[in-house]
Amino acid sequence: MTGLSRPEARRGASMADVAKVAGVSSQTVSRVANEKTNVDHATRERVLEAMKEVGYQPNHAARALRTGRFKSIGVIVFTLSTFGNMKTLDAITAAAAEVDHTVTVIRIPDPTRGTVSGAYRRLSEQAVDGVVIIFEAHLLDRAEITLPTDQPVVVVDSNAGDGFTVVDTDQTTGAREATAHLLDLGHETVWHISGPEASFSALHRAQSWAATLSERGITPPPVFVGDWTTDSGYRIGKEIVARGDVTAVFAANDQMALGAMTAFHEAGLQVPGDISVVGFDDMEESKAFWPPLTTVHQDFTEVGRLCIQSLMREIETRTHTPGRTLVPTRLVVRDSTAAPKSAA
Amino acid sequence: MTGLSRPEARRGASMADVAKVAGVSSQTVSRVANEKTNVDHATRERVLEAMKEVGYQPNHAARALRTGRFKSIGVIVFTLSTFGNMKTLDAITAAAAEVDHTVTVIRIPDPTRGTVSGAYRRLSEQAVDGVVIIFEAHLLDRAEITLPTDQPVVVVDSNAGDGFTVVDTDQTTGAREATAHLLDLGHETVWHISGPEASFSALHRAQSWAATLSERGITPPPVFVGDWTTDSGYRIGKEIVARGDVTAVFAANDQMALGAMTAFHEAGLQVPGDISVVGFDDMEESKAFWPPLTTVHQDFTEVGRLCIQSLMREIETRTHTPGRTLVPTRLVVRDSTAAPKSAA
DNA sequence: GTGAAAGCGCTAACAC
DNA sequence: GTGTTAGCGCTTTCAC
Repeated sequence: MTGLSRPEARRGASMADVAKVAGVSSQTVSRVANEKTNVDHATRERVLEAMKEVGYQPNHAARALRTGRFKSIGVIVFTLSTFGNMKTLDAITAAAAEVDHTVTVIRIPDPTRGTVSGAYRRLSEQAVDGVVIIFEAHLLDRAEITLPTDQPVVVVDSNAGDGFTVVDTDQTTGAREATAHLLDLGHETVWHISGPEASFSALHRAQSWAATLSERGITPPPVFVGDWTTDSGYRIGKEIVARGDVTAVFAANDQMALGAMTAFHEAGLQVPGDISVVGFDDMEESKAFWPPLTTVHQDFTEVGRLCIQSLMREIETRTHTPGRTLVPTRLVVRDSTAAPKSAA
Repeated sequence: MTGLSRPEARRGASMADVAKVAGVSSQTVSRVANEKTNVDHATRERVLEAMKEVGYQPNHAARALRTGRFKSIGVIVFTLSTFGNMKTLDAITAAAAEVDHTVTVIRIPDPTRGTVSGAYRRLSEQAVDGVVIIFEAHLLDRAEITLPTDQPVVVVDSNAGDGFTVVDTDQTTGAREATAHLLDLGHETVWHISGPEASFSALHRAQSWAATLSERGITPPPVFVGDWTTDSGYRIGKEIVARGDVTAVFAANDQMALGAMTAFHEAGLQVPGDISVVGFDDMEESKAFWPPLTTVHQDFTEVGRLCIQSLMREIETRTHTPGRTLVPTRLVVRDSTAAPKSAA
């Protein structure tokens, strides 16, 4: 069990150093480093050897200064602690690696006025070739956020203005299917545990839920507003228990669904016997909740992949082609939903 | 609902452009940009105005080339999909933002030979001022991974060699407490669901579990080897049910514990009535599992904070001070553990 | 196939 | 308090 090894420390030999050792011009070293073809085989070998000897390491800054390309893409995100953001970032990172780019994350701690623009500006100071903004933004601040450059930008948020390239999951259809599923099972109405009011994803899901009810002539009951956390779901679950008249709940994410189920269990209610629950996200754990959770699956990997694809196209062609790509969701029916007792 | 706004696109005015408009030297512009004090108030105002007029944006590459500092720290990670890695990255990102640094993530897709070194080398090409390596590495490859520069490095992995600055949670104590808790409850022995063999965290936890049993004169039963996923926990849970003689299980993470509990439920076993379960991690969701999971809490936020703190010190002082910092864990007792029936 | 010269945008060092 | 000079390490251009 050796652990890591650490060879002789040497700092940044330059092309000039290599050139001296190999007895060529630094230009030739550059050609070898960039795998250009017009270098004699013997010369190339000599240069390669010299590189090894002096411990050459390319200097990104110099290269970037010269070429104007950083081979890095920026990701602006408000939190990594939600399942969706984490998954999306993971996918973006993987997709970026495929095209030989790194990912620079800037996490905006508290999306209050000023902070956002400031942090964004900092990132946009050309240390990256393009930016993905994963929005879970507060309504108030959005109007303030301006994108100060002509840098390629992709926004993960189906509510960004028309000037943007947008990638998102099809939240509307997902929420509709979830609600319809419960209604089709025979529930008279469906209650909703939403995400925070400031979140556009939350808004979308809530709107779609309400619309689905309305279309069937059902007046949507009041919304329980959570904050995505298991804790908020638990707290709301207790309120729902206290009401006593709820048979079907659609939670805007799996974590709140989980919290609510815990409150139901504690109150001695059976899921789905006494009350049906649907989530949104389809976390890895959701299939192992008790009972296994019926939920709306989101394909975050695809979202990440499409972000990078769009971004790279904009970067390479230097064109800006606004447009909206919606990644389909699908309802995964498991064991947390059933017909209401009255209908059974 | 306006969405984002996008002002007139303009690309990269330089300091020279600003200088021309403001009627000063570009050096003065630099001074203003860097908030040096020795600039006349009126001049500063003029420069600021000119910056706005021409749409000045600093060029990171040029600055980095000149100063040798990137204001970015690199994070090498094998996956973002585990709870711990994600949390740690989140904390690192937050801590880095505090000291005005961005975080460049490089995700090594498949830690096979060559890939690791290659990816590491790519990152280490001086686009960052220091590196955090979050290790969940395969044994085989570790020997191959060398750190080719004298760049500041912090490793999150209590098994890195002595030449490194190491930050990690105290896995040994955590696993010991978990095992002892079960034993103290009266269980005759404790079975273990481990993480993948290639993982050092998994190895630590398994070793500590075995040692705790041995110290009490108990021969450790065979280990069930999982892969951190809920699915593997579920699969192993079914094996455990089939054995019929297990009363206490310590899983190396919460997700596997969750999967196992699902298998137990399906088999009609009561947790903790028939079988007690302890996890490791203390995910946000764990308190809402059914039953709420007894588990070992890890303070990932602290780990991330310490990583950045150590790294910044090394960067700023240009010294390398190897050392090992262990962040304490603590056992959180909830409802998934109880005395065995025989003892009750 | 190879080299010499120029310059990307910035800041450190020194002049005034 | 401000300007001038030089050069970070690289690549582009143009010679040869």
